[in-house]
Amino acid sequence: MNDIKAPRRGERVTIRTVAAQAGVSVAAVSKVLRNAYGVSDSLRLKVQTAIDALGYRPSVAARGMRGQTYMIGILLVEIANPFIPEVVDGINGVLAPSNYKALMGMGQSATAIEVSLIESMIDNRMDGLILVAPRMAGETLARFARQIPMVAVGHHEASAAEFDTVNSDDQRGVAIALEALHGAGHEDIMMISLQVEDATAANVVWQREAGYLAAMTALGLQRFARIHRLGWDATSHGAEIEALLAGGHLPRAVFVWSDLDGVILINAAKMRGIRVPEDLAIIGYDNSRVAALPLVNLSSIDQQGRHLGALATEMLLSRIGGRTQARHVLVEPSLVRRTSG
Amino acid sequence: MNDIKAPRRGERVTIRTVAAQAGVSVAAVSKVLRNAYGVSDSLRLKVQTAIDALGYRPSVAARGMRGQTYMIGILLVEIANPFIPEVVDGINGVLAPSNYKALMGMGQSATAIEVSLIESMIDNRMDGLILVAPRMAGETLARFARQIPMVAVGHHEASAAEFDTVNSDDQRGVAIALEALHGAGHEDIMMISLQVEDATAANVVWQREAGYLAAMTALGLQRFARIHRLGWDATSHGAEIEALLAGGHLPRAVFVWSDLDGVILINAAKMRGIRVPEDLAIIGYDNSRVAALPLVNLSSIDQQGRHLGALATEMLLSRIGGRTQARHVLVEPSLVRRTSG
DNA sequence: CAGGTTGTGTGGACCGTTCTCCATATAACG
DNA sequence: CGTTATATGGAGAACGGTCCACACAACCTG
Repeated sequence: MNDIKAPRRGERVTIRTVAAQAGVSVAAVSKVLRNAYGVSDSLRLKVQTAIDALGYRPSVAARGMRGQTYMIGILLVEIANPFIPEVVDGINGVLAPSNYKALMGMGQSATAIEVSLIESMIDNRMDGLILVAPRMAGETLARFARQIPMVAVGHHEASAAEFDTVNSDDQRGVAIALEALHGAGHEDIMMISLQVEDATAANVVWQREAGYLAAMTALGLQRFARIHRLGWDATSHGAEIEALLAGGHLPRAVFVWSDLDGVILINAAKMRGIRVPEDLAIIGYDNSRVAALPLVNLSSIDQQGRHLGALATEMLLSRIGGRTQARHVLVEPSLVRRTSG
Repeated sequence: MNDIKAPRRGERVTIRTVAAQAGVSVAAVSKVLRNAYGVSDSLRLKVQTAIDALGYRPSVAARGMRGQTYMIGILLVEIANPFIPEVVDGINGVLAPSNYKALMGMGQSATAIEVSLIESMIDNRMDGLILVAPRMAGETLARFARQIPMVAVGHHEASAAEFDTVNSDDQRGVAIALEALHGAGHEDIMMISLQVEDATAANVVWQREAGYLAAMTALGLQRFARIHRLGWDATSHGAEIEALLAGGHLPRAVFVWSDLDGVILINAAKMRGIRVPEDLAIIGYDNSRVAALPLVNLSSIDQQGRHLGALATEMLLSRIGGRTQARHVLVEPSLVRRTSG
């Protein structure tokens, strides 16, 4: 017989308490908890009854020492971008009916914090990680991926062997936007982009710039191609965009890397009495809630954040389930047409 | 001598590996890790050197079985409200220089999910919890608070003995808004509010409604007091607000419970050619980013989310440190005046 | 110089699970 | 009816830390 004793008063209810109450061994309870093989219906019933009666909950910490924790970590690089909440929604949608729970970390747009959060998640013995728009070097990601199953969303690195990636086809999205503007008769189409520290092909902004150049070329407009990059600090974007308008530096059509700045641009333009889209056609990216406001009414590329999140989660679960071959998927974006372009 | 053996190849580096490398006992390493009493400088140096050389990281899971995890959990009820990210910022600001790391859970506005996330955090043996605008019954909160140190932000329950609360003084905030409108000559001031399931005094929306009624009375305007509650589903707010405008149901001044709906109102009004504030004065709540857009320019009550988050974190740390007496603080809000009212 | 004090480091139990054998009972089979 | 599969449940060793009690040395103190 196992060392089962009645719980002293006020003691925490553990797997041993449950075993004693149900009159079975600790191992048997563990098997029921994990849906493991070799459990009869009668035993399962006895154990389940005891669990319910005692309100028992297994300790994740203890689980983590030997088996799975049924926890997955989500790393968010920031929270301001409207695309993020959608992805989280998609993740939670898939996770809800499963045994898994998700906890999130917020990277504050600082690589050091991101790294430390990932380490924390590994230290917590989480079963897997979903990184949303991580800024880290691919090499760093690969190192972590060797320690824990990992899927990256919004990080273009289709050659990564250690982890999976899920992305909207950013280049295609830009092409759709430019085709729409070209279809409306525009040829001189400028791009407003963003200065990023990690200007590598993995970066979403880089991909959009590349898509812009490729699409302009494909449309025979390469002579008009022009990219203006806003500074790293978002608080100054308003002033920068004002300066662009004041200096008359903008053509009649602009593609903006994100609604975050698209909204600022359309605002500033309308405040100056510039008619949109007659005097200035604008298309943004992310189809954010603000873009849909009647006063704003900004056309925008939708990248289906919810779908990306759901996909990433399914891939992570299959990876936790044993898959080791990397998978890289690209989702087709679409244009949500409003009045701005 | 302890049972120290050289690590077999490919093995995980544990506290035992470190102890062997440093030539000290496992307990000694543990002491250094926890900054515990009774460690000489020379020992600390030896251990730290070994830790750095091996790249050792303590397992949170193992720690959780006996001592602290140095993890705190943040429960967010939703992510759409602009007030939330600010609070998180405030929390992270205080936590950054400490040993503690935070992981967040997202409640998706569903009480059942909130409860399950809190349970998960407890199962993970986190050291403490910060709940942001929890919708749960005070009784439920109290039950959890008996298991883990807890601070609630945006939950008015100054009588709670088991946990601390940190709030903006919502009643005062509304009073400030109404005083401003009254000062501009308005007497017939309506409030646009929100239907909530948990319409108790703990709820922020309830507090704002109470503040509205109290302030109207204090200004001698109780005969004008009128509250319109928007439906639970946010997607229909646009249509509801349209209907209010179309039906001519609005007076010349409106206080809106949150910028989320304030922005919709000001948008709809401007689209109809209603001049703001000449024909319709509006003041919102939360001082969100969208409110500051030039086209929107919505006056709004600022509740200092960052400060609330920082305060809550300090209180949680002191509670983890041993305090058991509950504390309840109220922070003074302020009006950010723009052109809308 | 005997008897406290204080400061440091150690051994080993313990935390709450999972996991790997094992033992037993029952069924299937020739 | 003896032998072999198969299904079920149990024992006990991990897992990687923390904590408690204690040993030992060096330092006071009267």
